[in-house]
Parts: sequence; C-alpha cells; structure tokens
Amino acid sequence: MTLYEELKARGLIAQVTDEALISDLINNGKATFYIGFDPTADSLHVGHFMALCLMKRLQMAGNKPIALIGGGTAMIGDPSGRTDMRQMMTPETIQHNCDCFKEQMSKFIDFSDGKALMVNNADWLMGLNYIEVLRDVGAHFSVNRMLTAECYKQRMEKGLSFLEFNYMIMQAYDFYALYQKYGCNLQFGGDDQWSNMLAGTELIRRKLGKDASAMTITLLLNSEGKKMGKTQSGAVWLDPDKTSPFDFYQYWRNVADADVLKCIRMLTFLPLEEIDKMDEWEGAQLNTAKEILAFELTKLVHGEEEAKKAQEAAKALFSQGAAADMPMKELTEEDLTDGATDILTVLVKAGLVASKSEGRRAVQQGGVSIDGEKVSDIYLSLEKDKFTGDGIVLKKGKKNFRKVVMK
RNA sequence: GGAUGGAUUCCCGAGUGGCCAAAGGGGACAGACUGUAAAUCUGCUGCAAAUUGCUUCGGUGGUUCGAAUCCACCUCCAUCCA
Repeated sequence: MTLYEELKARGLIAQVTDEALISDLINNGKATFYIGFDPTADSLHVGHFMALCLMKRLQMAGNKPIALIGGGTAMIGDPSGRTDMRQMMTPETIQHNCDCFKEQMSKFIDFSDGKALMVNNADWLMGLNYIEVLRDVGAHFSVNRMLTAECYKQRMEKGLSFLEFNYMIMQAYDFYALYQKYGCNLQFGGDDQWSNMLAGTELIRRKLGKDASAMTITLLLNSEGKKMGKTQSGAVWLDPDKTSPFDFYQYWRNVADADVLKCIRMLTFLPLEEIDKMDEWEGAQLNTAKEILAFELTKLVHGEEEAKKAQEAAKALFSQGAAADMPMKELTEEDLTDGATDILTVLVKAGLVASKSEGRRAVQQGGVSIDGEKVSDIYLSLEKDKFTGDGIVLKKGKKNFRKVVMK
C-alpha cells in the first residue's frame, strides 16, 4: 500500500488539487511541503497534533517538511470559519507563542540535519512595503472572486474588516515565498484553509508560471458535526501543564461510540489491518477500543510512561479501586483555620468547582463524595488529620477526582 | 459624512418604572438509567457570612422613593445612502 493510499484509507485526505500529481510526489519522497501554524495560543492542541502526525508520516516516506509558524499572519488573524472578529494579539504575545510552538513541535518532528525546517513568516512578511505588495501581489487577486470564497461567506453577514480580508493574500504570499526559497511544492492544511491554499497555488502560477499543489486534511469532527478536541473549558492541549496526561487520556476514553474508530484510524499509527478488525466491535466492547485510542494517543503525546500511569489511574478510579496517580491538590497550613476546613472550601481549592455556590449545589444534589462516601452536609468540617498521610479522594460527579493531601 | 435599527447572564433571546438575579430555549453541571457511550427522565445554572445581603442588562452621568426599562452624552455593531 502506498503512502497516499494509506492516508486516504485512514480518511485523512479531504481535498486535493491534483490527485495523480500529489500521490506521485509524496509516494516517492519528492515533496517539500509546508503546513502553517497560527500561534494563537501558547500551546499546540489536538488539531495541530493531526497536522504533526501527517508531517511525520510524510517525513518517514522521505519527504521534507517545513513547519511554518505564522508569526506574521497572526498579526492579521484568520477569519476562516469564524463568525466574529478575532481578537488582535500583541506582538509580544505572538512572539511568546511562537517560542512555545517551536519547543513542542521539536518533540514530534525530527529537525536534525536539515531533515525538516522550521520558519516564521514574520521574517519575510514584516518587512514588506505596502505599495510594493499591492502592485506585486494585489494585482493578481480579484476581489469579486475572493468574496465568493467559502471562508468569507460566513463573514459577509457579520461583517469582515479589511485587515482580516488580507489574510488570504498573506497566506498566498507565504506559499509563493516558500516555493522560491525552498522549492516548496505542496501545502497541507486543515480543510477550512482550502480557499487560502488555493490562493497560494494560483499566485505561484500567475507570478512564476509554475504548478504547486495543495491538499487538505479532514477536520476531525464528531458524529454531531462539531470539531473535536474541545471541551467546555477550552481546547485539549498537548502541554501537560495545561491539560494533564490524565485528563488527556480521559478525553479520548470518553469519546462517543460513533467516533472511536474514526479517531483511531485518523490519529494513531496502528496498522490499518488491526483497525479494520475493530470495525466488527459493538456495544460495550467498544470500551476496549476507547482504551486503545486513549492509550495510544497519550503515548504519542506524553510518552509511554505517562500513558501507563494515566491508564492505571483511570482503571483504578472507575473500578472503585484505590487512588493511584491522579490529579492532586496539596494543602498547606494556610489553607486551614484552627486546624480544620470545610467541604465547600476544599472543593473550590481543589479546582473541582468554580465557586462555593456551585459546590453547595453539587453537595445538595448528591454529587460529592469523600473516599467513596457521599457527602450530604454542606457545612461538613474536615480536620487536619484527614489530609495527612494518604489524604482523601474527593469526587465530584462521576468523572472528576482529586486527591487532597497535606503538604 | 447622512438615515435607520441594535448592544440583556456561557450562547440565542424575552423583558418598555416596583411583582426582576431577570421568561423561554440551547449548552454546562448534578442525579436516575447505563458501558467512564448515546438517547431519555429529573434537578440545577450570578456571588456570598445564605429565610438575608451584595454585584449584574455596552459606558458615563442624570431624573425618580425606586431604573435593564425614562433622559443626555459617549463607544461599538449591522443595514441602506454617499
């Protein structure tokens, strides 16, 4: 099976400019390709992870990846798929985010000996001269056509600023610049980037009369059509300080039945034959598939050791076992008044609820327990010796655990 | 620059002087049922020293015993005209 066929079988490919050309390029290691990452946060998330995996797959087949960090384009903000204006970021924030991205990426991609490149488009975008760009590049874009692009359509109702309107042109310019500098002949990106990527191939054709290709990755959507990798409290981050390996594991352990196989196919490196066998599974058996998914992904992102810990902790907690490795909160003397504290305060300090009111509600509804025993008194006082030694296992709802101990 | 319509809680959206911490829906959270799934049903959804108090309806000031609601000015957004 060729690389291209495998990508297709895994459901990773959404749209391509020229199938025959692209499969020839990547199957034979002839592609120098780039993926852009917008530094809009200080950590990569699951969406980026897919792109990184793809880079890795292609790199293993001998293609040369270029990771482009959008330090320049972030100054504008991508309007694609957004219904409202992006908040403008300060140059300092952008720089900080770029640095964080670099560090995380180097864990996945091998940048040694020029096997892959990492560039920042701020390097060539920031110095551009407005009039020159308008004449050089702007002349090749038709506003009429741009407005019909899918990524702007949604914004036509809510309003689109001229600043954001230029994002497509900047991204097109990136591809053009990389083509000239590094012979980059292929661009990857999320499916929502399709219009922006096409703008790049067209610019290269018009300016240089050369062909460049574009290919989009299927967005990871759940069965309800929503983007995956988001929780109520935000994205699922790859940075262990922002999303702990345990929470990361739990996110995947809890995906819907309808989504497990798709996720395994798209995100893991397990052989396809093995995955195809799982297609037969149904009902409660899918729980095994979820465990595999969660373990494999945690292993890829946080390493095997962390993955094992997360898995064991989860198993222990959900089969009413003892507390192994789980998120922990350490209390100090300062957290106590007269050697004791109360249940609501502890809930808040442990980060299980946002306020005491919320904690009160949780207790009143029977959703809080300590070491497996339901708490019914909202004024329940907890003495210091409760927390010494092994401490207590505080539980809110079915899936939120926290170990609380004295420091 | 001109005209018109808007801004309400996590989101959508009702509310045009007191009965408003603010209808209804969505989402989130909790309970039941389950498989750590989905669907369904129930509860709940500003904060706190909690039969009470405090803060909140774009911003600032004003009228009033009392303002999300009335007035003035300002900011932002949408539509049409230039």
